[in-house]
Amino acid sequence: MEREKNRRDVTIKDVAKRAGVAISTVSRVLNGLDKVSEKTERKVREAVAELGYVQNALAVSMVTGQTKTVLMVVPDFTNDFNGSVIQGAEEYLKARGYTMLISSTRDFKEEDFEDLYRRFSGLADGILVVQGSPDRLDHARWEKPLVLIDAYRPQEDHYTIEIDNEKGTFLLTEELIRNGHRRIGLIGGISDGSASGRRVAGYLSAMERYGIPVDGRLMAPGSHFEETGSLGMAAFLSLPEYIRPTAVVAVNNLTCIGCMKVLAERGMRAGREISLAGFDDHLLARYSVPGVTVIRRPTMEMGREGARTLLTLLSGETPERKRLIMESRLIRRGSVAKK
Amino acid sequence: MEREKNRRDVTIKDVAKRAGVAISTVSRVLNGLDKVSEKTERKVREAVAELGYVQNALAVSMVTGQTKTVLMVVPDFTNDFNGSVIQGAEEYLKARGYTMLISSTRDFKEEDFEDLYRRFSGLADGILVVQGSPDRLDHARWEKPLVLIDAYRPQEDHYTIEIDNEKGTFLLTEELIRNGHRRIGLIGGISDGSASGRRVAGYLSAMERYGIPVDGRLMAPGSHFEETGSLGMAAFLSLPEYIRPTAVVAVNNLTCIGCMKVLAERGMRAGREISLAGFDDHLLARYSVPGVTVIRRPTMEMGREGARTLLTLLSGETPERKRLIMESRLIRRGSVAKK
DNA sequence: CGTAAAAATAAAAACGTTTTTATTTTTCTG
DNA sequence: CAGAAAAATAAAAACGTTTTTATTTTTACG
Repeated sequence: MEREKNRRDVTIKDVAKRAGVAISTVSRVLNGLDKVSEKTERKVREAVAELGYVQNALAVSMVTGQTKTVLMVVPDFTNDFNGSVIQGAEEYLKARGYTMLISSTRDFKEEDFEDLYRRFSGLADGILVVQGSPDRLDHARWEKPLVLIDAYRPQEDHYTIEIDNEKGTFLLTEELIRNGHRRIGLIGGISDGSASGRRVAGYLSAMERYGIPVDGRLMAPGSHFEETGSLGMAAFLSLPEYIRPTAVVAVNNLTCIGCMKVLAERGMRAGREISLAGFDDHLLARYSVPGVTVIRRPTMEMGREGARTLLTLLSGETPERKRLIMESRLIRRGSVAKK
Repeated sequence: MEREKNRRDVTIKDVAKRAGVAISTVSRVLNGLDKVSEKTERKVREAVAELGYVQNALAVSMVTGQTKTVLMVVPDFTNDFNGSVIQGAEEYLKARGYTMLISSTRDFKEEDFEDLYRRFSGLADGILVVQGSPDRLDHARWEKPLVLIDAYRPQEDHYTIEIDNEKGTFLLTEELIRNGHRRIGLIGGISDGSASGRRVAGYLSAMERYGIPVDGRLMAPGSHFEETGSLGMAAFLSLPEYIRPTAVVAVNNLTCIGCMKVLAERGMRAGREISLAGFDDHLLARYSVPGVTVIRRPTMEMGREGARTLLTLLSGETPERKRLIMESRLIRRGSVAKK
């Protein structure tokens, strides 16, 4: 180990001295600005190489006013939907010289936003938020470009990357109906103005479309957590047989997992004792036996499109549309049985 | 929307003017340095509140020389092990006023490190790397504190957060043996000096301990990817019955998932046609029917301890030990059947 | 009440860049 | 070859802080 202790980083000043030119000349070479002779450029590049000079990004940001950094906020990192969105965004950003800051904020209430503002406003040029139900973003102080992924904003007060959530649960419910089910339970979802509310709406409209009366006992609303799924499924299973749903729609990946957990614990299987259809093509839906019928969203692409929209905004242009609705599709698997 | 366009952020200068004091006084108040009268302090705090002043982190970093930011590098974000580690680290860092930059780098070769150095050296105070087999870190130029999570470094040239990988596969293999299996396959793993190599070693030493000859045909080495698992399992299943393993150890979560995928495709089940034991307590291991016997690592805690070690280093102290070996344990489930 | 010491505040330098403006050098034209 | 225009380079200001040093104000004491 021969590195010197406390060695100061080599600065543009050192490069300038080594090359025998002014600081500004080095800067112009580095930034590819014209008006510098070939000879000077060569001298500078040599000095840079010899000294192993690397720009101090902080100083650059100070003077240019942009950090070339994007903040990504997700509810948590253990949910594979978020992981996949992050992956898509990060690849896109990295390829364009952007850096990604990250923070997890489960609920994203207004005070959380204030906190984020405090901690990150100076560090990032824009923010990418993954949240189905961001709470009153309206009053937030964040003044930089913001893109919401997975949020539902019919008022179009923000740029959003979405899918048609209502259509999603509609298709799932319809799939169950077409397989002969009529007592169809809904697990999870909150009937507010959020993305979650749209999913509930999709269930209701499918039931209505096919003329099946909705039974309040077959709706187990709740947040998009695993526990909502397991509690909901357990409750359904303990209903008397003539009420008990023969099929269930889970409103997102976690609630679907919660359902499967309860089934597993009781030695039951989706598609045998009860049919199940859910949202997001997670590991368990894909590889359990039988697989689970789900709506697959283009998760990585959602991250990528979010990043793309944000960079468009950062470049000063205006994206084509406020709401980008991406395609998702129904994947049929054995968890839905004929009734 | 009444926010002014192009409004300059409010700076410490504005606060000073408003409070009728010098910039340095404002700074001292904000940083809790003494030598400022109560009256002055109140004036300053009022001005800060009225103006909604927020420190420019960039400028602070410029002068203090620390960014209060940590860079986390993971192979990818879709692997739930990484997600969980990130979660653990992020919570710990956030609580201590640190910010997290993130980047994914699948292989982490030396040139990747050079690239990371270019992009991040000025932005982060330290780096947290999640990588079982980081390639020749020795020559890297990164001069700031570095902590490796999930890496095996017997030479103790870096701070690491590990588990006893050898013991892990030893226990899995032993569990299979105790259930009467003797033809036990190993899927994935590379016999080099990495964490992966330790897992292979654990399998071998269990076989030796119980006096079971190792059959090369029952080893399907490879990287820790899903495909390694599915190819390996497919190969095993096509062996003639008298050679075919009755049980399989998968070397990590992805290879285990790959195995399960193949079984699912063929209508087979772990614990019925073939026994399976794997690493990491992922979704599929936990909730598929039957569940999969695995070694559960304390993933969040590994992230947290990595962050803790890094902050210790950043504070100028020396962590107790170079290698922190964390406890993991065997979770028995139905995927292992008696032979 | 004068003065020294202590306390409080202010001024200025520094961090490492980019960018604007100023100066020097080179090239071209008559 | 003089002089102007063009090209190349240099100097200096600016970004928003912290921190060191200098100055002013207050306090305490003989």
